[in-house]
Amino acid sequence: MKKNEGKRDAIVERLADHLLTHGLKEASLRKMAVSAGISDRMLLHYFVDKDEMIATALALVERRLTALLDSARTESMPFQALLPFLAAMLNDASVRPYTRLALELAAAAAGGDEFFRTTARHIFTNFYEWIASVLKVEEEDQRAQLAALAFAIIEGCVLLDAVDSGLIVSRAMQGVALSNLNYYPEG
Amino acid sequence: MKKNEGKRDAIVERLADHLLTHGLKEASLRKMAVSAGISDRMLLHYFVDKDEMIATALALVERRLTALLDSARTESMPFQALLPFLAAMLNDASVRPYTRLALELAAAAAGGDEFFRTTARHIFTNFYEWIASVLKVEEEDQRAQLAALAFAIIEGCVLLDAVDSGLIVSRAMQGVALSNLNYYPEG
DNA sequence: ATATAAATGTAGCGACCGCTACATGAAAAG
DNA sequence: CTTTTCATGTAGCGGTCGCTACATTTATAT
Repeated sequence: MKKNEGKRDAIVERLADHLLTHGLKEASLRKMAVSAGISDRMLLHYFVDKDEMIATALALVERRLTALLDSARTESMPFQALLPFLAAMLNDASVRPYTRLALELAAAAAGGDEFFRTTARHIFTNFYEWIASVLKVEEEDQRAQLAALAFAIIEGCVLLDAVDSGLIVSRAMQGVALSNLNYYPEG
Repeated sequence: MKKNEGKRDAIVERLADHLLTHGLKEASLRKMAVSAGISDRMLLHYFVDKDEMIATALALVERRLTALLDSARTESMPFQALLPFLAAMLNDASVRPYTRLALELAAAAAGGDEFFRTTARHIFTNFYEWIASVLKVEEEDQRAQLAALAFAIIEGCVLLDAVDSGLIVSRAMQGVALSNLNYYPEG
């Protein structure tokens, strides 16, 4: 009975791949079925409906991102070093699919979709907490604020990147250098 | 001949309204036609196809935003005062539809849509230049960088707002206050 | 007044969408 | 071996989509 179990997991992996490479806009049952190597009919055998299917695949995407961030953990860095580091990270080919998908989720959230809003918030919160854990601060009670600032700047750069405004991004990085935020003159 | 002229303009106004209140996702010919008070058949009488229709409506949205920013121009402000001002501005009910639509455009751009990318870039560039014109700097050669930084932070806050992460937004604003960026102790 | 051109209505095509009814083959349970 | 449950295929329904063919009314030009 139920040779399902393992098979369903394999399908979910493929669905997550599809979402990361093609985005939500291309996530019809028929297209997802092709990526999963089965028929759309079978997709609805493994999932009660499309909503549950997407939710399951997005949950895996979240887990993958968490793992990716864990593997990217480095020595802590002061604010001014962390920002260029993050900017480079978001341009990495292995990370971009996640930022692209998160952007799509956020846009859907702005349009009122509650499920996507919750999912996007999970992803953003994960990333924020990762930043907070990697940020080197002079005074511990500044950690939350400086991490939030770094996060906002980087997410702003994601938006600018999406519309090909690289010039503004590099100017913003120069702007960061003008600040005194966690600047360690001695290293 | 051609009693069109004025009528088409009125239709474009209604289409822009529709885009701003319902977003691109709800912009089917039939729905737009209802908002315009005509039939979908007539929409394709006034526009060659849906793409041109959306392009025309978005061009008006751009012009409206420019006018909105012009009317919101104030005395110049230093960096630390400008950021809370911008954050409040983006929460204004008259501005939010534009940020919401720009977010949707940016997400489509990240997915590869070249037309939406161009449109979103126009909108973002307009806003960036407005910020640069309102920012009060100590040294003129810092204007571009600080305006870019302010813009990135604010756009990041737009994303966070979309997913209901108001806590992180307020922390980011506190982070700004920790910096020395254009801080005028004497006023 | 008549001919021409523009404005508008009605109806529907073909594509994709999420989803389901029905049948058949395979496997597990008794 | 039989019965029951699961796995999978085929086909299609009802919906929305962008778009168009065809006809009709209305306005303009001559």
